[in-house]
Amino acid sequence: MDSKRLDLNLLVTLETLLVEQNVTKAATRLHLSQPAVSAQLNRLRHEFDDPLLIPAQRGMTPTAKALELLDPLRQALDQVRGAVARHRNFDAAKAKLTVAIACTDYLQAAVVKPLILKLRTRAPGVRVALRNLDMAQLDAQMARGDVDLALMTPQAAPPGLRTRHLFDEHYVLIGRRNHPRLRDGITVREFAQLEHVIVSLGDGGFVTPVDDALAALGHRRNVVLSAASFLFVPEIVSHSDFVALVPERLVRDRAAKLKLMDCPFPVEGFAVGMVWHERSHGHSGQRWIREAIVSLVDA
DNA sequence: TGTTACCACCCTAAGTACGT
DNA sequence: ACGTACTTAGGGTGGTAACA
Repeated sequence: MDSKRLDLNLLVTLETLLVEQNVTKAATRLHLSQPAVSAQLNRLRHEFDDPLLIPAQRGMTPTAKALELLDPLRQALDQVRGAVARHRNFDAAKAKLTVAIACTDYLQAAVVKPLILKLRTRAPGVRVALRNLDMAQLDAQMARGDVDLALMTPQAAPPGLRTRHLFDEHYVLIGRRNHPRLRDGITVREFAQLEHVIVSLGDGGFVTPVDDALAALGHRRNVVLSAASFLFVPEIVSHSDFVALVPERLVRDRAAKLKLMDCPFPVEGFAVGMVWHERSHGHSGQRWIREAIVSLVDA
């Protein structure tokens, strides 16, 4: 390979091809036609003296040499992107930027909602694309650039991603405003006798760590609804005699419509943080967004 | 089970735009 | 004028679904 002749743009194409493993999709991502990317792939094959990607049943399969290239190539390109982005000042008032954020609906309400309101006044050209948090796909989504930032428990982040702690969350017990059995000083027994709503995002199960804590105290609660959405819980609770343990920031601004109480026994909370990929670490706009989120949760 | 139609994907060929 | 890299057009291959 002659580095004096090598078109470095080809390396961006190679990185995209190796991530997508599909010439058509890579072409779409690169804003080129499929034949143009096919031609670039041929030049890359010539430069590296290797097929790099072999046609498969669906898309292309990378050769061993191509797989060997992916990590160092990605690191090198991320360094270049970071170096360029660091020297480009981010003017929030004028910048055009779309940031893709993945999180649960609880964090959409607790973090993204105030972020959006802040952006409208401070950075009107910045748009947010919300994505569902898919832990199995997160690493690949971030590598592809489909997700820029995830809001989640930092301990659950895939290895290799950057994390920053935002806040520690705790649970509160909620019921409708005039719930006849909710009063300060509720006992564990009374708690267990209520009809509970829980959130189970994955399997729709009816057991959470709270049930283990209750069992240790010799009690068992009656879970009548396993919800797939946090936001649905205050809604159903305010129209029934059901109760629920929910993250405090989910209902902080609904105190007028709900009865909020401390849980009658200790329930472990959880940490919330930001997770992002090395590729967006040095990007001045992405950094501005991350700092904006930090200042929001600290406020 | 074999045939057919359709779709996804990649390739080559030919024409075009642009810089030197 | 020439070289490079793009686009559109069109063809080949292989998988899948519908149907007799």
